[in-house]
Amino acid sequence: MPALKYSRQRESIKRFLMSRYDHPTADTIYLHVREEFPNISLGTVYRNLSLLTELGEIIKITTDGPDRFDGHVEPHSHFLCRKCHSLLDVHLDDESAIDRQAQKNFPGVIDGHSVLYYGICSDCAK
Amino acid sequence: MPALKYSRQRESIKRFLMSRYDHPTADTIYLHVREEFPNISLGTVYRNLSLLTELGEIIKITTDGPDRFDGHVEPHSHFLCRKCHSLLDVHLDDESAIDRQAQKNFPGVIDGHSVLYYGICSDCAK
DNA sequence: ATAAGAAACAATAACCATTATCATTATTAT
DNA sequence: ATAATAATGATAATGGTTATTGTTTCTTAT
Repeated sequence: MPALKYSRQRESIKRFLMSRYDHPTADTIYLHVREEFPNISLGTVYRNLSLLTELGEIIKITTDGPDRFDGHVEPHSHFLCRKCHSLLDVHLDDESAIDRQAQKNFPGVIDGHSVLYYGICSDCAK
Repeated sequence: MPALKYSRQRESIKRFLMSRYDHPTADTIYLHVREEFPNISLGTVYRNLSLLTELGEIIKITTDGPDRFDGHVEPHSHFLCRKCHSLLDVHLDDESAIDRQAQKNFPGVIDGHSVLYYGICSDCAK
């Protein structure tokens, strides 16, 4: 594996993700970072998102549509609104309780999970 | 919505999915159904998988790679082995407990979830 | 401060899974 | 049996993502 070098573009992507709680797509990130780096390419955005994900500095959320990214890595879950498709954070009292529960009936070793909840968000429920 | 008409191809796809517990991809399904219908096209497989999913007769499982399909619709969860990438069933004692737990800290309405557990399956653990 | 080596870049082509189009065939209602 | 219409097979198109290439920028050692 190559030694990691600093890059302003990667820094900017990370900073943007950390400032947000709406889990933007690669495209949204691209459009934003472009304001600071007008000739950054979409490929660079994807490359750095993969890199940051591998490093564990961000989280990739795989949904039905395009992947979405989260700059906050503390264990938590997500909720997708069936109406407006916004992706929101859900904080469980005990994130790992889920794993222990499932482990009871499963012969292999469970070391993690990703949950996506569905429903109607409070804004749409009005 | 158009009135549904019977099709032998759709029937065959459904039958195949119900006979299996390994959650095949569209491509695997295509390769199998082809034995019965040598000139079925991949488009037909995809079209019917979408249709069956909308009808609630099968479940589409969105993962990192290609979508996978499950002919068994009783509520249950899935496990993806980090080593061999096989996708296995996990049966929780109470599937909806997860929703109630999350609902406690969430302002919107949660009406469902999809969980994907990660770890090492019993075969790979040996 | 400069030069060498390596990593990151921008641009763009390639890839893969999935969806759309369209002329033909199968199913269903009359 | 006929007409209406949905499903099919073949294939083109799309969208998201990854790979390639040549160039630039960063780091480190001189």
